[in-house]
This record gives sequence, structure tokens and C-alpha cells, in this order.
Amino acid sequence: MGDSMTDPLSRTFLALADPTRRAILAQIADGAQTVNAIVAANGLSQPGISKHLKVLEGAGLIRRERVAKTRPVHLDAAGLQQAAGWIDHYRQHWEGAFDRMDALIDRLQAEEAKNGRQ
Amino acid sequence: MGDSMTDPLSRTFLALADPTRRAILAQIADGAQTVNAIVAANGLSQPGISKHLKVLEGAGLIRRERVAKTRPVHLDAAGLQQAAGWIDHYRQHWEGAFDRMDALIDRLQAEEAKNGRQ
DNA sequence: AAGTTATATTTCCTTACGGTAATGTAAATC
DNA sequence: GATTTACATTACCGTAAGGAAATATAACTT
Repeated sequence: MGDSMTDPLSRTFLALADPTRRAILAQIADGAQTVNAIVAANGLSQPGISKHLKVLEGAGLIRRERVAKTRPVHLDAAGLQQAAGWIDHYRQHWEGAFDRMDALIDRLQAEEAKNGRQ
Repeated sequence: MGDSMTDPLSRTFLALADPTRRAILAQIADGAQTVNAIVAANGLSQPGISKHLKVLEGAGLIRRERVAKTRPVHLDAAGLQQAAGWIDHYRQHWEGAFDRMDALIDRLQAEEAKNGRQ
């Protein structure tokens, strides 16, 4: 079963940790698609796809409408934004680290130049 | 075993899909920490932490040095950048979607205003 | 060289994941 | 109202993940 005890961020990252599910997101990125279209695109069984869709929905990465007898699948930005937000926190960190490393390199080169002149 | 058959992006997202591992990354974000320090911080057994570290290392999210008998664990930005890169692709997409939605709303409001004036 | 410290590896267990096949259900069509 | 279409749910299977306990290894200390 879809483990609803795990935190939202874990669910989101877990949902993204599967190539089939990322392919589904890629497929619906520029427009909703029916479940059958998704089944046709990926080489998987229909129940298999439905299961993946459930995981993606539980992670807030997709939404589903009801249009006649089809259930078009839409990309939902909210889930992705949450994951992006978490990573961005570290992005600032590592960019800061790069800046500090650049500064260190500059200082070392300055030292080297000075020593060269002695 | 560490499944080296899965693609790098899946490994990275899977590594991020665990609160303990994210806590480890948070802990070493502003400086390397020894394994024991990480064990002490999280309430987990030492083998458990070593296993998590292996997953993080396999995903390119951490690196390990050898300093005397300790093995300090460093954050590795490369893995995070890859994950961020993937998400960023969709970020552009959904920001585009938001822009289009804004434009639509503007148009609808313009229509409404015009109809109101009739 | 023996003991201690720091960490890795192995073993074992339980639970979750990814997949298929079979069946159920809701809506359109005849 | 019976049938088809589109999809969900159930049941089941194999494999992998997450955890603890026990053991192994590697380096420092005395």
C-alpha cells in the first residue's frame, strides 16, 4: 500500500526515484494525457501504470480529472516545487562553498605570486 | 546489495527519499563530520548509519576521507546538482505554465470588464 | 604485541517496491 | 439493457530496502 506514514518530502523523492515515473512526468509536461496513452508510451501493463500514477498522485506530482470515461493525468507543480525547495537550500550552500573555494584559490595564487617575487 | 544497475538519477533521488539520509546531509552541510558524530546525532545503530552512508556515497552525494582512524564524511555537491538540474528542467516548464495562466487570467478579466461595460 | 577506538561488513529479519494476471466498476454506445 | 471502453483494485510473486546484532578490520596507544 501507499505508505502514508512517511513524510511528504520522502514520498516526493521516492516518487522521482523511478525512471518510469519520471518518463510519465516528462510525457505529461506539456499537456494532460489519458492513462491509456501513458500505457501505450511506456511498455508496461495497465495495472502497473495505475500503480505508478497512484505513487505520483500521493506525492502531489500529478492530478487527475474525470472527462467522460477517461481520467486525464496532469502535471502538478506543487510537489516538484517542494522538492526543488529542499534542494535549493543546499544549492545556496554549495554555491557558497564554491565561492569560498574561489576566494581560497585567489588567496593562494596571490601568496604564490608574492613568493615568486621574493 | 547496492544496486549499481539503476541509473544515477534514480539512485540520487532514492538516496534523498529517506529522512535519516537527508538529516545526515543537513548535518555535514557546513563541515565534515566523523561517522561516530553522525551516529550520535541520529538515534540509529552504527551499522545502520554506515549503510546509509554507502547509499549516499553511491549516489555521489557524499565523499569520505581517511584522517587517522576516522573517516570524515563530506557533502558532495555534484550529486545534488544533477538532481537539481533535472528538477530545474520542469521548473522552467511550470513557470511557463504559470505565466500562461497569468496571461489567461488577464485576458479573462479583460473580457469580463468589457462585458461588464456592455 | 596487546588493547582500544573507529568504522566496515556480514547475517538475519521484516516490510515495501515493482511487476503481471485476473477481476471489478463506471461511463459511453448500440 | 447488454456490450464495450477506460480505468481501478485485488491477489500474488520475486527482489530490494531498512533495521539491529554480531563480527571483522584498520589504525592509534601503551
